Amino acid sequence: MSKSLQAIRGMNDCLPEQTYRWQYVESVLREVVGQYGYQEIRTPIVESTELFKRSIGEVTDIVEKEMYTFADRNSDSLTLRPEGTASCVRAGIQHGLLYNQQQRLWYMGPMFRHERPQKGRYRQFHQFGVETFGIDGPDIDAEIIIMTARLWKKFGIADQVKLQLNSLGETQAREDFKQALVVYLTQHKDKLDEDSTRRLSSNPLRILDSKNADVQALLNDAPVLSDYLDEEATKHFNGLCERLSAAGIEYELNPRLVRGLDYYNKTVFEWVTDSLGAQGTVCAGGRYDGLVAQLGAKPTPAVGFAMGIERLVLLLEVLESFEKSASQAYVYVSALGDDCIDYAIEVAEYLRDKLKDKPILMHCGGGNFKKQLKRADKAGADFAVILGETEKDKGSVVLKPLRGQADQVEIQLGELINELEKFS
RNA sequence: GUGGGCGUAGCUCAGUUGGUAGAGCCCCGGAUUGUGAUUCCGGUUGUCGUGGGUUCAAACCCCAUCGUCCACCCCA
Repeated sequence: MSKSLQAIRGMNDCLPEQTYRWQYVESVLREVVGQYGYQEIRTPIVESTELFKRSIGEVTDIVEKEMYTFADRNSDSLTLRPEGTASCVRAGIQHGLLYNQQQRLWYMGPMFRHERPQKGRYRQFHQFGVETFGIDGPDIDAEIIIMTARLWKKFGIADQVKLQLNSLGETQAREDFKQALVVYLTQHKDKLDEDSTRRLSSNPLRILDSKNADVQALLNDAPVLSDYLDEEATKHFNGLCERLSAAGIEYELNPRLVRGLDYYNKTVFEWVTDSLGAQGTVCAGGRYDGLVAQLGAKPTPAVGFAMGIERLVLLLEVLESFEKSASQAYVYVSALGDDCIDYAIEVAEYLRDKLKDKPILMHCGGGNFKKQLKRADKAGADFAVILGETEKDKGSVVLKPLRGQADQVEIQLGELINELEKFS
């Protein structure tokens, strides 16, 4: 095999045996958000680099080292979208969707981040996301979380994912807390590992979700974010917790849950699993009331989430939750000899007219009946329709059941549908 | 960006202390010239990732490089 022609590292082909799983996942996602009255929005995969710098945050890893950024022919700086929220907000502002209105939107599609690939993490990956605008109470936070819970139930993985909740408060609270945290951690600098020491100046909040056990132990006596929340944020968060409890949604308060993107405030949540190795977050989101204003429009409350479709598919595979794939054919039409191919096509088209939702596979490429029936079997067909000169002359077909004990029968073409129905 | 594992047929993988490149699946043909799945017989798989080095001799040892997987990091 030639080594020079292969997919770009971290960007995967989705082959037929995999696409049916994706289609299933996508159809369930569409169905459930539809039940909640959410509408789809589709935005371009490429945006101006500026959009992501201003929304995600200049000093985040995503913007600093993971974006696919390139110069357009007129030397504008463009970027393959690393996430979906920024584009939604941009489109919403651009088309006046957010001005004094409520919106419940969803999107699905590829995102791009130049990371080292590993299980559940790819350079082109796919997210399904929901964004709501113009609703400020905890009701809507609860709604989208309840919606995700319905999804897990629908996928049969409700007991494999756990909800973690936290509130980041408003900017001021977070700044105050950040300062206190830095002061505390600086006092114990000798106990920090290399990564945490680096984050102390770049992104102190992320030290909270360090995987280092010593660092986690140190954090037990560190300042707690919830102590810094103002009254409004606390009330909002309590309201959310009450609504979730009332709805029977289990959650775990995780005061160390933070977000990698700068635009979040107040509510943040993650659905996590321990079945996927290092990439345990299947779905994550939160409130970002400041982003719309940050991108130049009137301040508009917003809350949303995104889930990684690869991770979801992986999780369903781990748990063997997928049904067997549908067979490629219901009826396989085989024809012996060039002279009856026209007749075979006529029969196949007739079947497609009558059986609208069943795949009818027409044998192409010649070969004897042995070979053709072999193909029929391999395609998983329930029936073979066998045609030769004899049948063509009589206007008949031979119907051979491939899955049961029944014998094949020769009948007129007009009786074929009735005959097939006897088996269903 | 850092670390570790793995690269042999289309796929899954064997390959002993360095001594002619193997199996199963798949595919093709036949037993059965108009009948699959089962059975039997026969057949094709190849830059051993790539480039160097050591050696009489390298899939095997050494170096480099690329790819891939997992983990760190990051995050959905």
